[in-house]
Amino acid sequence: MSMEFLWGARAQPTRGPKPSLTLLQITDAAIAVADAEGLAAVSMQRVSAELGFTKMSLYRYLPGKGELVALMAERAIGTPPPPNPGDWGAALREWAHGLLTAYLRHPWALEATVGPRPLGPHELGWLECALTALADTGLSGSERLDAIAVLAGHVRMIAQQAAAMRDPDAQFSAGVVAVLAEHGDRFPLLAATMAAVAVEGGQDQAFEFGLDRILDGLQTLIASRRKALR
Amino acid sequence: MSMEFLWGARAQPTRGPKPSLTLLQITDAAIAVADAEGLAAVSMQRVSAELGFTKMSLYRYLPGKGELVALMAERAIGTPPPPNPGDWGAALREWAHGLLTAYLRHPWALEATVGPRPLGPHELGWLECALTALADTGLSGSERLDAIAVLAGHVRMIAQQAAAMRDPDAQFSAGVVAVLAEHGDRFPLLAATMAAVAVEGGQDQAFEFGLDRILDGLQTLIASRRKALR
DNA sequence: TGAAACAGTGTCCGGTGGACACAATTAGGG
DNA sequence: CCCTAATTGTGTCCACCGGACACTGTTTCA
Repeated sequence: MSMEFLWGARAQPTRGPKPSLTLLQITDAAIAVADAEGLAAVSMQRVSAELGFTKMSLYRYLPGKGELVALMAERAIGTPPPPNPGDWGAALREWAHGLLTAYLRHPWALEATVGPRPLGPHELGWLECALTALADTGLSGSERLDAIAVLAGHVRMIAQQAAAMRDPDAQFSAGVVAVLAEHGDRFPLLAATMAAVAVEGGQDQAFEFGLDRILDGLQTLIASRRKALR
Repeated sequence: MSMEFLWGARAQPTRGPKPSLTLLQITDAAIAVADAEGLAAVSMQRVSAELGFTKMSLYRYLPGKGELVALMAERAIGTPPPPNPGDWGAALREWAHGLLTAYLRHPWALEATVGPRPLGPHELGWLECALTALADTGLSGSERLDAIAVLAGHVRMIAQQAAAMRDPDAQFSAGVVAVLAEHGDRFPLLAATMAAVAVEGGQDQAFEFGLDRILDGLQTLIASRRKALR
């Protein structure tokens, strides 16, 4: 998975037959497969068949599958929302919402962006966008990066949870409830909490809840920093 | 990946040859491989070879690879720290530290616990432990679960970051710096921030930073709830 | 009009998870 | 006491995966 591939301008050659495909076509076909059947269904075979070619032809456009997945992720994550000058809290809110929307639209993007990997332009664009929001907060450089990391981590966690809910089998709550029916005595608080949640209803506020807590915590820090400066 | 497998008491049969292996032996062998070479190196072939058997023999003990990974994850995550009555903040701090320690000790446990999956006893034990800490906070059931989710998400994000740093190739900062040297003009704030961080030094506070922010945010909410009750 | 560069195909390889039939082993019941 | 039934471990087979490589055809520049 070379870094140059995501960033380098691939100068098209002049000699030889015209390529029948485009990186964009290939990436879109792969994304279509992933949207419909998940990232596991994306194989060189499958993607090339979707385009009417053999799998080895794809290697004329891509060094390997890793680069394909990286391109898919870049395209899925898209471009960040326009900067919202002034209110850093509202800007980060919008940022987190946008990121979550992208992850919800392409749930496989979560799997495609785990672990050490070369970062693409879009991904750095999101980073830059969040840094713009934090520009006038008085935080240090590493604090800003850490704050963004916390937010991004929350967004990813929520997106994972949402994907788990969408999955027909292995329903989280159903599975836990079934287990608690048998071994509830080993987890009394959990059993009580699940029962309480079932009565309360409206438990889809997880994203906003965490977002509020994190932004509140940041607000506390930023306020104290500003007071110290004065 | 059946739920019963992680929870059910597998009654041993009486007739037939004595089994040469144990689920525990198999799991430990797989964990040893994963610790040394990552989760990708864990295959039925590899694990069985490590034990001196053929791969198909493992299927006498496990329905499939999914169950093996689930057992590995359960064993890697271990048991939660003892409850710390009184101070919910300190208890959650300890909880998060313990979880992070487990993830740092077995980095592959991150990959092994993504996506919808049956939750094992240990995993529910950690949940129960965190709920114990939140028992007297006046939060609602879903709020407690959401708070735990935010914390767990932060721990996982930090562990992922640490694993990415450990990885010799695809060094995050090095790769970003290299890209910024070329395209820094497209990401001015990011370039400036990276430069500032390099001067500041000591950027390993990401975990504590996020933990502080989240706990601060929770503190704000809990205080307001208590004031409202009074 | 070559010759060089490039596109797409076919074949092969080692690896994966897993189904299935089989021989070997063991314990319980007649 | 022995035989039958249950269970273990093995060997073979399959489909699929990512990828290396040689090859044929096509296109364009010198």
